[in-house]
Amino acid sequence: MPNPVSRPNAAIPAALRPLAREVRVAKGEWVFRKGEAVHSVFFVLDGEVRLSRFSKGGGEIALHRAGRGEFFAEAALGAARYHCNAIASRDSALLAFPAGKVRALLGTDATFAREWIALLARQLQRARARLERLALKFAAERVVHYLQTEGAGDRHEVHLQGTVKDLARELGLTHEALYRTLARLKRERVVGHEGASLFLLP
Amino acid sequence: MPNPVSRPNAAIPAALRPLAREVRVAKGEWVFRKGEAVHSVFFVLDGEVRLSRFSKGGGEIALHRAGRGEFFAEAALGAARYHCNAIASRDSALLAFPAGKVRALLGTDATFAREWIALLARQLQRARARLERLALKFAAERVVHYLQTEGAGDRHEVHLQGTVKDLARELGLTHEALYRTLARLKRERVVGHEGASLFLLP
DNA sequence: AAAGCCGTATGACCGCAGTCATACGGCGGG
DNA sequence: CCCGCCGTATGACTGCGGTCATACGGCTTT
Repeated sequence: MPNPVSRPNAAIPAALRPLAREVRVAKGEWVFRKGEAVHSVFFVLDGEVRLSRFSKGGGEIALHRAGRGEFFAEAALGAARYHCNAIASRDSALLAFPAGKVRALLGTDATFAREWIALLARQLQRARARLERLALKFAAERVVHYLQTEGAGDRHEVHLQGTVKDLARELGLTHEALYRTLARLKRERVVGHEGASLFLLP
Repeated sequence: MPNPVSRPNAAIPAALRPLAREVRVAKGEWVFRKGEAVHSVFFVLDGEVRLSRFSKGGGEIALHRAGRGEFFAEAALGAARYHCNAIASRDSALLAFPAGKVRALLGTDATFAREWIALLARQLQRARARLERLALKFAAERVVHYLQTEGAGDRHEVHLQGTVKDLARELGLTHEALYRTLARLKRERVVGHEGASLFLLP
């Protein structure tokens, strides 16, 4: 089992924290199943959970991969039953928030409601930016778009949280393609890197 | 100027409707600019609005393309200033909702707050499914994923709202690639179509 | 009525990223 | 301690989708 580090839970609204129950799931284990009565909303402390449905042919249709620091099944708050399956892609540590209590809190705690709305809106914003990024054809364009939108400061600097392979999946590329693209962009003085930091060169 | 048809505004919470002011913008016109004080949240009745930033090199970094029936700048509710530019990609008809009034409504009208949260959560859900779709390599896989996730009923039927070219952009493909893929999938009896309807064959 | 635009549709060619192979270094477990 | 796994890194080849070209029909505009 992984050990959560570097506080990914900073993003969790304060009012929600006392409701959390930590859940550990092994790779391949189910978190919930489609059709099951909604009991919780989740947050990924560490690992990854795959949300999916199964087609008649038996193929798995991926709807989302929730990684570290992300909530998932937020829409379950407005539903009686889960609309998809949640399966751990790796050994994972999650926080489960009872849906009933969260719903109640949304009705009584105006500050929390505002925070929750802001959180959803921010996530939506980022998801849309990622959509535009994935629509770009060239790997180099995606890297630059990523730095332009996610990077901080004047140099659009990004501190890589995970591995380069993780970044490759975020960008919808194979790791080989990303390694090659980064090597070329460095050669051409488009991006620079220092340790785990990646940034645009002027 | 386009004429809104087929009620895309069914998705707008009832409490919000009285606040709407209709705005028409010509292609290329600005809806708001980055840094400007937030005044409104928007909804697209018809047309398309491009949200973007400009890089130092002058290139436009696309963050989102809001189409018919979509809200945009929802995150502006939690901000003092717009974080990006909004420019009409085509002649468009929008609804503008004063941010201050919407914020007030969120505090006073619990039903509306619940609806707004559900609306954001649903949009997030769809955006994530689209992300997984764009990460698929083959055009055929994207078409099938689209039908599996967006299609209704046992056949996973989708009534195409716009043109095939619109669908191509939704799927992150050129229209030529989509025409070819659809032709092949029809030949291979994977998908069928009747008029504007597209569905999976068993 | 003619002209022009747009969506639909298909063919030819090319280039980029995917795939497969290979190598190396660090880290953890047996 | 050594082995194996994983992340990093790069090369060679292939194939899919992008690009460009072309054609046709319906609709609007002049």
